Amino acid sequence: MSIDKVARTAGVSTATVSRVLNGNPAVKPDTRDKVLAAIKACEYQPNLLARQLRTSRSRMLLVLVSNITNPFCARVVRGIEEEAEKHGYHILLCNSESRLTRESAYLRLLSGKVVDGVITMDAISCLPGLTTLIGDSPWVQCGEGDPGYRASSVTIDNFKAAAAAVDHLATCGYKRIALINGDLRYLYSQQREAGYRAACGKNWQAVVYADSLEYQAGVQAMAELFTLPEPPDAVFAISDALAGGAMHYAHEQGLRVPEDVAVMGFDGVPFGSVTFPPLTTIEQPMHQLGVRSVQLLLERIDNPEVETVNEILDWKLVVRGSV
Amino acid sequence: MSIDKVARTAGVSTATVSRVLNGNPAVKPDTRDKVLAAIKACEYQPNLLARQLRTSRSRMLLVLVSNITNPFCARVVRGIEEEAEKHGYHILLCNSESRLTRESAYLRLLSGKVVDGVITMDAISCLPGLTTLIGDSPWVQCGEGDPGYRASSVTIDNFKAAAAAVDHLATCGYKRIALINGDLRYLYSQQREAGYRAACGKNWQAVVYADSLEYQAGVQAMAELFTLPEPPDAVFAISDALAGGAMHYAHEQGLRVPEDVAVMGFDGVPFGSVTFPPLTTIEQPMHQLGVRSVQLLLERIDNPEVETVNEILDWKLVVRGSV
DNA sequence: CTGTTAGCGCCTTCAT
DNA sequence: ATGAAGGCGCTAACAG
Repeated sequence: MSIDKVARTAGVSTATVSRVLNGNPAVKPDTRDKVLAAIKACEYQPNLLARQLRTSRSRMLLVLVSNITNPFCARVVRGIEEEAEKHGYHILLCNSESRLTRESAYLRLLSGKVVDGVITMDAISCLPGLTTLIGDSPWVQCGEGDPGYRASSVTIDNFKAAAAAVDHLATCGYKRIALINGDLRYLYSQQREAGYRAACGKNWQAVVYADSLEYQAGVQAMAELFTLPEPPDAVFAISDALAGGAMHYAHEQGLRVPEDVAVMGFDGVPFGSVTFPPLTTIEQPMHQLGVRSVQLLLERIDNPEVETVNEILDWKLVVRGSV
Repeated sequence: MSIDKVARTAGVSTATVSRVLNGNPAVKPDTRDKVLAAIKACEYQPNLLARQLRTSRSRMLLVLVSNITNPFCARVVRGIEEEAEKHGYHILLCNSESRLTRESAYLRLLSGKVVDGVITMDAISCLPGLTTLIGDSPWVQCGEGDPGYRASSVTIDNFKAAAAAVDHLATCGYKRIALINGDLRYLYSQQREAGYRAACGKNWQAVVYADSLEYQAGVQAMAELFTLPEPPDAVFAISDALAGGAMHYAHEQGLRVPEDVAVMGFDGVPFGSVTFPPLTTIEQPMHQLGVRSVQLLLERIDNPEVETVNEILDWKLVVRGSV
């Protein structure tokens, strides 16, 4: 089942078989047919490992995510996978759960030549140990861009998007706008908070930090907000799931959304359109985020000399019923 | 940066370096230290590809999922990844979107020796093209077990679980119990429907098929059910998300759950506990499903002669508020 | 157009 | 305890 058995049964050299395998046009049609027949006869399956070793190209991309369950991530990954497939690449998906041991284990595949490059969607940049592990392998950060690193990035302008969300709330007449934020180690969390604060200016502010980006955490965060002596009349949550949780709490308390309290989300995941009421949110171009990440990474792989770029994609304010 | 540079700077042979790398005890401590120092000095990173080729073991497992967004899958995958990590294995996750081209592309990595085995969570068994691609590589089906194939499987008893769900509904006094099913190409869909029909016996029956296992599809399916001349007073949905969608529709129509219509789910994903009301459901041992799949697969990889096993795990009826 | 040859980087007998 | 040598399966010059 190795290439030279095929060569022998076809009566040619291994080089010729290899040429046929790789679609090299410089092969006489007759011999090509002979080889093809031999391949079929031997039920030959190329050993990709050997090919990868020889060409020092695995055509595999590592994708590091903290939590695949997050629908935002899932959609970005879909974009990544689709674009990678177009270029004949495969995806090695690592669901790190933000565990260092796991991340570093996967990152070792980079130096080990098992993958040609890496796309990170986690806050890698604040883990010095990991960045040294990446060394100067092709790397792009997706959805989280720290220009301080030797990596390209594809993101939206989180500051402006957050500010726009607050502006929209203010335009609708809300005065006491609170923020439900997530883990501040993420640059995007910092940026969105900065955008929130800038847009609020000297007006009323309240920020609360959720344990995760998920629904349940949103319920708790909202509860916390409503222990304040003067609770908010509008809430801007940093993820749609968080916003969903916030509405859940509001309903539990008998508050109407948006009459008693407005709720605004972030991300634009499908879930937002099935909540009661449907969620007004900032939509990120999830698919495109993934697609561009792959394109940038592939450019880098093909030519390590190309400069790193920090690409900013457009977001969109989607008005539904919750504001 | 290859092994023989290390060997030269340490003044030993490549064999010795290899021994140190692999923790072979038959190395004098002194020489071992020398080698270790050389490794550090050279910033040596072993080429995993070469090692894999030489040992014909990649320590990578392919996991084929139709849709990672599905929280049931995500949780199983988490179990898979955790167990794999324990044994020094990595996961190559393929989100196939049930697209044949993508599945076959990934499966080619199996014959190409890039992965040592595969865990499928998709209805692979009804795609003859794919099963031949798998050939007789180590394979276990997870959550979906077709004993007709040369693969082990880890599942629950879908027939009994579905029947128990219906029995519970009947015990609570509901008479007109409908089923929201999914894609019948999946064996579990067939089995759950069979369980439903068996438990209903000669009583009222109505089955409707949703386009996917997701929320939105549940809304539609429920709507369809309520076009019936005599709509159901209870609904058993084949996934929790579907059940959530069903409740959504009920609320829209001003129906109370469970007073006007009871709703029961399947899977036991976290989402079910945040719905209004919280979902009564059949809980699958998601984590364990993943863990056992890996264990079975690894046994198979270590010893291809072991017999295939069809393992059945326990499920649990979780009563919350929707029934 | 096709064959010969030389590795890719590593592990692993077989000697010593 | 260590070294020498062969080869995993493939591709890529270089000849012819």
